[in-house]
Amino acid sequence: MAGDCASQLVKSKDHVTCTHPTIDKRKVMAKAIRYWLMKSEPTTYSIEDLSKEKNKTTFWDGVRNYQARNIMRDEMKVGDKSLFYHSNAKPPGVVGVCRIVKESYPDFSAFDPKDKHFDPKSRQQEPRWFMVDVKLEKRFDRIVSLDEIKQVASLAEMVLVNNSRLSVQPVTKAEFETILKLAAKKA
DNA sequence: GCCAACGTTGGC
DNA sequence: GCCAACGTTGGC
Repeated sequence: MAGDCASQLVKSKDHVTCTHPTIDKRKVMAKAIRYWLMKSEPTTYSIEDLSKEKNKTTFWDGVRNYQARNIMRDEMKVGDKSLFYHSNAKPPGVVGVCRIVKESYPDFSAFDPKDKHFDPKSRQQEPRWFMVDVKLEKRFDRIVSLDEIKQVASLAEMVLVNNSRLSVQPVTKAEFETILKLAAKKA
């Protein structure tokens, strides 16, 4: 029946109305997407690397911080968008946007003794670390540098600016859109 | 390469 | 549960 309904969905900005005769008038509120920022050192894994992946998609492995893990494990949903940030780069900054395409599952790199991010405390039956899959959606024409971000008053509350160490962090919709606008500006 | 800020570990 | 020692992150 869901399929039936799907063919008759009426979409508006904030909700989806199903016009199926037996369950009409029922509004299914569309879950609002959320925004994030994920860091990667380009010498380890860059946006260039992501652009070359099959389907421009990869798994975000190697996160070994509980706060960052909790975000990936509990909060990131398919459809959410994330800024791709190059840390330890010259200059550090946001270089593009990706989308969450798979929700959390165990980070198997923790199970591999040969892996740099091996963690003997993470067991197959009781995984400690989780990851999501991301797909590259947009590569900026220019880098929106940390320096530039710090100069924008409306971005002063970004986690990036205030807790610079967290490698997976929330971003407000307004912050996200501001960064996109900066990226679209002529250099 | 330095180092400040933060997170983790483990003895007590 | 405290906290000193140590390890990591990441800008500079």
